[in-house]
Amino acid sequence: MHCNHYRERTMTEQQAIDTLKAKGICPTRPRVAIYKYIQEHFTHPNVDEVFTHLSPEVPTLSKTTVYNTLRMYAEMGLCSMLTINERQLVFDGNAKSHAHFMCKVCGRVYDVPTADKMLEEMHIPGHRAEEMHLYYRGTCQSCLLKQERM
Amino acid sequence: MHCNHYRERTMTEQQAIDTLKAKGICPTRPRVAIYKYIQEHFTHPNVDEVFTHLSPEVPTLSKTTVYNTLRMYAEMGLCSMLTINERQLVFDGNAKSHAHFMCKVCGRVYDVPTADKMLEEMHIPGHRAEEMHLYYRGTCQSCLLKQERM
DNA sequence: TTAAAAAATAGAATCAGTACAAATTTTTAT
DNA sequence: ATAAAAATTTGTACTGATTCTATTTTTTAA
Repeated sequence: MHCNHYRERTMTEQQAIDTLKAKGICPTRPRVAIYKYIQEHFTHPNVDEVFTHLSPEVPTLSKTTVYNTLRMYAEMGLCSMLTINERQLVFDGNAKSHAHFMCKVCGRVYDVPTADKMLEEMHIPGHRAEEMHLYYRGTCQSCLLKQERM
Repeated sequence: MHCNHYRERTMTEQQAIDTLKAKGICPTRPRVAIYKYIQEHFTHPNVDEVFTHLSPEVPTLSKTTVYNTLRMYAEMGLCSMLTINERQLVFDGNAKSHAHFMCKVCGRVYDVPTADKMLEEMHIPGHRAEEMHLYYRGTCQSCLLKQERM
């Protein structure tokens, strides 16, 4: 029951292409690179981070494309788009609803495992709920330890 | 078990002043008006709405003051600040953690009663959680009905 | 191969939110 | 009550994330 520590997972180019195709998305170079990136990095990157990391590899990449592509992925269920940070959107390659923790000190966003039960309690009489987001904000372990040392 | 329908609650000027004083906040004219407004209107207003509604009554009011004051209230536990709308912050006079539903069609934000049990599950080993936010997004009852009619 | 459609790009525009310094109001101490 | 100090408010300018628009490139289909 502990939170993610920026583990990484590798994904081959072919796997990325196959997933996009299966969703009916034309696997262009920027799209494959962006999908691969968010699947391999669990740091909950914002658009700028994705853009900066991929620029060397896809030199013609534009930030607009990163915005458009990530938004499309979120709408199609290939990733999730979080509004946990009040200043900017961040993305998570894991599209399954799960809780997040944002540290107000360092700004990092962590995954928090959630009882599945909670996710199923999504029925709200009258309305039709399509997404659920559970966010915590506070001070992360790493920042708590730093504070203690001072 | 239904959601809020923009019910209103009245609060006297004196009640607002007393609450602010109890928190050690100097009850100036803008502050009292802003506090009273968010306690009386359960529409989850953004800064612009608060500003626009209070301008006639407090003609010298500035938007900066609304921003600063609402942020201070949120930090001091006198209201909550929600990032449920990806475009702007909205505020809720009810500072107690409870779930919210945002309609993607009309943009309205509704309160959703939550099992208290869920709110107590706030312990995340290692980290120190200070806030919890549970958001749903989808289509609200009113917009569903409109769609059916078409 | 070529025309049409789809995707990507660059740069401008937008707009919520913040920083800051000046002006005003409130509080404090005499 | 009054002057000085502190706190608050204000307006303007600024920042920076996101979106818009027009153009270029790539892909698709005939």
